[in-house]
Amino acid sequence: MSTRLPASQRRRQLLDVALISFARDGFQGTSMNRIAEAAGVTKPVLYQHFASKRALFGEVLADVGERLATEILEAAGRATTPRGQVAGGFEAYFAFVARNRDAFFVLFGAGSALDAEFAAIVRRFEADMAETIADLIVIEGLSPDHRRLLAQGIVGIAEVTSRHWLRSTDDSLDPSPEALAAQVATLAWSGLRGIEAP
Amino acid sequence: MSTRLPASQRRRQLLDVALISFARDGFQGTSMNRIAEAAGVTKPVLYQHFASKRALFGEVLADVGERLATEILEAAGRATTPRGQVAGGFEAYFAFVARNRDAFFVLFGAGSALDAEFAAIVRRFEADMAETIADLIVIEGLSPDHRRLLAQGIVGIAEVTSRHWLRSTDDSLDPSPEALAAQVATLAWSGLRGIEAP
DNA sequence: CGACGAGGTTACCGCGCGGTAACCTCGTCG
DNA sequence: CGACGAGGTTACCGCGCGGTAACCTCGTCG
Repeated sequence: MSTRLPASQRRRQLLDVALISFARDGFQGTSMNRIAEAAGVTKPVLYQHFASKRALFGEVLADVGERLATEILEAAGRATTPRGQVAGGFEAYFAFVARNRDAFFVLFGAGSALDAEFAAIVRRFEADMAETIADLIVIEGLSPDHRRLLAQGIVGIAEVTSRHWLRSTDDSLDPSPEALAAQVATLAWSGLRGIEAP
Repeated sequence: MSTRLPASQRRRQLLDVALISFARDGFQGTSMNRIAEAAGVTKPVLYQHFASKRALFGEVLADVGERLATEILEAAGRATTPRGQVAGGFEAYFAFVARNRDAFFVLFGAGSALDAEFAAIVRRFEADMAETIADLIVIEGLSPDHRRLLAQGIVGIAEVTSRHWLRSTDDSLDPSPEALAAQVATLAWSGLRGIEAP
C-alpha cells in the first residue's frame, strides 16, 4: 500500500501530516495511532523518527513558528518607512496564515498554552514579533514598558483578526490578505482617533 | 471525610472545582476522576449533576462567558462618552481577568476553539463585545464591515494583552488593572499616530 | 547469490479514561 | 421506631491511549 520512503522524506511527511492532525484536534486530542494511520504507516515508524508525542509536537510547533517569523520579518524588512513596515508585516502575516491555516491553528489554538514547554515556544515567537514592532515606535517620552505593551497589542490584533478572518471565510478569502492588512494597519497606525462623541 | 451537601450547593461547588481543573489542563487534559477527587466526592456524584464531560464543560464555559460579558457591558454603560466607555470597558475587563484568572484561561486557552459547539459559545461572547464596540465607532464614511473589523481588533487587544499580563505577573499584578486599562485604551483610541520616521 | 541494513509491520503491554449498575447511610417525618 | 428518599460510595465495563519487543522484506553491493 504505502511506498517506502528514505528517512528524511518520511520524516518530513510525518511532520506535515502531524501538523494537520494537531491543528484539527489539538495536542491532547490527537493520538499517535491516528497520525500514523493518516501517514499510511504504522505507529513504530513514527517512534523511529520522534522519541515521543511531546517531542513530535514540539518539533511541529518550532517549525511553524520559525516559518511564520521568518516570512514576516523579511517582509517587514523590505519596507523603508515605519508605516510601510507595519503594513508589510501585517500583509505577510495574513498571507502566511491564508496559505498555512493549520500552522496558525497549531500555534494559537492547539492547546500549546496549557503546557509550559510548548507555551515557551509560542511566547518566543510573539516576543520576537513584539520586539521588532517596539523598535518602530518612537513616541516622545514613552517608557520602554509602555512601548512594549503597545507592541504586544499590535501582535494581538494580528492574531485575533486572523482567527475571525479564517472563521468567516471558510474557502474563499473574502477580503484579500492585502485588503485586510491595509485595514488593520490603519487601525494599528491611527487607532480610533476618528471617534467623536455622538 | 466530605460533608454532605444539598444538591444546589454541591452543583455550584462542582462547577467551581471543574473551572479550576479545566483552566489548568484544558478540556481534553482534564478527567472526570480528577474533578471528582478535587471536589472530595466520587465520580457518580459528578454524573448525577452533569450528563457528560462535554455537558459539564459547556456549562462552565457559558457561566464564565456570561459573567465576563455582564461585568464589562455594565462598566461600559456607566460611562458617558465613547472614550470613557472604551476605557471603562477595558478596566472592567482587566479587573475581571485579575480576579478570575481561571475563567479567562477556560474561555481562551482550554481548547474551546477545537470543538465546534464550545467555539460557538466563545464566539458569541466575542461577538457581543465587538458589536457594542462597533456602535461606538462613528468615523465618517466607514463601511459596517470595516467598523466590525476594527471592533474585533479592539477585542483582540484586550484578550492578548490580558494573556501577557497574567503571564508576567504571576502573583502581584504589576501594572494595576486601572493603569493597564488606561494605557491600552490610549492605544485603542489613538493608535500609533505618534509614530514618526526615525 | 547471499549477507546486510534501511525501512517497515505484527502483536502486544499496562494504564487511565468516560460512563454506569447496584448498593449503602442517615436525617426527617408519620 | 420504621419507612423513605436525598446524597452518597463500591466496583466494575470496554476502549483507545502512549509506547515497545520482536520480527519481516527487499534493494544494493561484494
